[in-house]
Amino acid sequence: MFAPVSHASVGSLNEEQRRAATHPGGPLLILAGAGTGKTTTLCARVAWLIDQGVPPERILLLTFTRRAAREMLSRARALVGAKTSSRFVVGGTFHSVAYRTILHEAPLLGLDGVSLFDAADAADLLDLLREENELASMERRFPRKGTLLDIYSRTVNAQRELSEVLVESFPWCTDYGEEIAGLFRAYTTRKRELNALDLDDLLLYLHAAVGDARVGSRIAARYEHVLVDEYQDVNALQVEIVRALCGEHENVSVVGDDMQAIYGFRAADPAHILDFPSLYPEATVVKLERNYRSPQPLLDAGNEVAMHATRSFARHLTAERGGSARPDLIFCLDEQRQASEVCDRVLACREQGALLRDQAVLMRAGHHSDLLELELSRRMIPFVKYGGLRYLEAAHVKDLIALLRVATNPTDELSWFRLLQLFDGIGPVSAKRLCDALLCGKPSLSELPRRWREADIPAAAREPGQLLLDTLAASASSGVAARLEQLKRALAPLIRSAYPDGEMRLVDLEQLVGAAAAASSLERFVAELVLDPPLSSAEYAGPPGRDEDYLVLSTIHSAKGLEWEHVHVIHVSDGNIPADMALSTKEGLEEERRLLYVALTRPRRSLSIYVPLRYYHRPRSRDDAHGYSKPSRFLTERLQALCDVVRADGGDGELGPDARAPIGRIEVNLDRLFR
DNA sequence: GTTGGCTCGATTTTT
DNA sequence: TCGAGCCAAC
Repeated sequence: MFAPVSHASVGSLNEEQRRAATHPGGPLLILAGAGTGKTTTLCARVAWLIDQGVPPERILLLTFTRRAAREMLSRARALVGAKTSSRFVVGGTFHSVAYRTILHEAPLLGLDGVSLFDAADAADLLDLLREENELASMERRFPRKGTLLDIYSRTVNAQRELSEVLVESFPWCTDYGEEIAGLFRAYTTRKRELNALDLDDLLLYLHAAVGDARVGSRIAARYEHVLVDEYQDVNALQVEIVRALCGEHENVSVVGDDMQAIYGFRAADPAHILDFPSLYPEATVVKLERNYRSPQPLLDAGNEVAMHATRSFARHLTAERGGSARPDLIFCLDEQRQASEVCDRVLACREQGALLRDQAVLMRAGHHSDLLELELSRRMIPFVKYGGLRYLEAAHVKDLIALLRVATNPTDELSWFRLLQLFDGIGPVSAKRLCDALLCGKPSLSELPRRWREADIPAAAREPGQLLLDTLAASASSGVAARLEQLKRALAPLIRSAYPDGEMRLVDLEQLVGAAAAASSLERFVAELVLDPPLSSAEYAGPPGRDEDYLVLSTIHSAKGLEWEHVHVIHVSDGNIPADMALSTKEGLEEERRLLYVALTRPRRSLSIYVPLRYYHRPRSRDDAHGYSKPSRFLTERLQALCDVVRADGGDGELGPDARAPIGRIEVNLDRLFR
């Protein structure tokens, strides 16, 4: 009955895993602790289902983060790929699957020529409306665009009343409830006028589609089985989407660990995983507690953190792997010392045979690695950083994307507003005026050159603008690659004159243009870019060579579900983890605790926890420029007792009078001579 | 209206 | 430390 491939996969599972993987059908909840073979089990289940005769394309595999999606799909592909060559399991993040479905159903949803907004675009539009509605200059400070987007997103994803969300999560904004509500109404209206969808809209439209009496059942009928990873991080909208997708057959398998719920700020709620059995009364529950990742001494540290959680399933992970190395707890004099200590220890691991990419440095916030990145570059240790999206935020990249957007969606006013300001003599006011003149009545691309000729344009912008519009219109019939070549040529002079380092920026764009030229359509390319942004332009330079070795830097959020041989967790001090900003609520503190738990349960062999004792620029501190920090409150005495304590604080370890003495500004460092 | 210079202030996590 | 927003000069 079983094909050899799945013999190999199912056969190597433990009893609980096998029970989950070979669950015949109907709702299944897999409560999987960290490192208990969650992904393995889910992939084995996919293989098993295919063996049972389920066509791969009728299996839907949903994950939460892009990295998890990539990991899961590549593992599943490796497991079953050989026999299903071209057809494969449908899968990806909720958002990417939503986008594909929406595109498929676009006519029914009344969508045509969609622009997909990333978070920055959405914030910019909110900012624009904030100006228009004259909310920017209120007596008391009105929330800024980023905050507004957070509020909006949370309200939509939790499917709750704005007023409730404000009171609960943004109490300092409650005074402006009315204004914010009005602003959000304007925001949704404007998005519709612009033919734009933001990331939350993807879920909203999918939700609406699957809930629709006519389309819903047709979409749901595409899939026989729905599998969801990281179910502890779903929000109300996603719960309903999953429910609608498998309403008929209830062939839904979800995996999760409530102790690893870390997306509360996106309206995820671990209550959903706890409620799964009541939402699906027929549900089978399987618990995985045998940890195959870390040796017991490392697991003990994680268990100690988990023990203090106020609300979670009782769990105790036991190690299947041998090993007696305890975690190292490293007290560092300051951030600089922490950075050099990390480098030293990373290189030491490497001496002992570990590749750099078998090691990861994990942190609470993206900027926590700033100093470390400098030190790594100085010592010429290559690294890749996950968790930041700087590239798409670069002005020239946004310019190019705006151009690609108007090429496929000529009425995207926001993109025009941006592009027009690249011309000499056109600022915000003229740009707004020209947008109105050019776009009124939703003209097609081919009508725009004429409107430009008839409009009142600042002299310096007339010629170059004509050229750009002519190119846009004329290239519409060309293939993607040819069109891009023309658009790029038209954009180049604008970039050159708009930025002092324009030439460099143009070089930087080459890679992106090249990648776009290979895409099936510009619209599709921009959407992919928003859903799965590259870390840098270098990512397009070619597939990273197999022999390339680099250290991984990652936020804890982006590290979830992944593992490395050696893990270094930095900035484990109060204020960083738990983050100051999270402390206003009890749930906030609990989520920080789970975050540390996630970090501590990543390593396969060794775990190093770093605590800087002193900070030179403490954010938000009014007093002096530097201060002493306290080790994270999660580093309980019992936890410390489970670790080997290392002092890298330049003294005997105590913060005695010497350590408190001011540190001289003059530093003599000869390292650079000995590289 | 546009642009460049300057000061002030705020600072998480992801799709 | 860096970016956003304000103000003054072209």
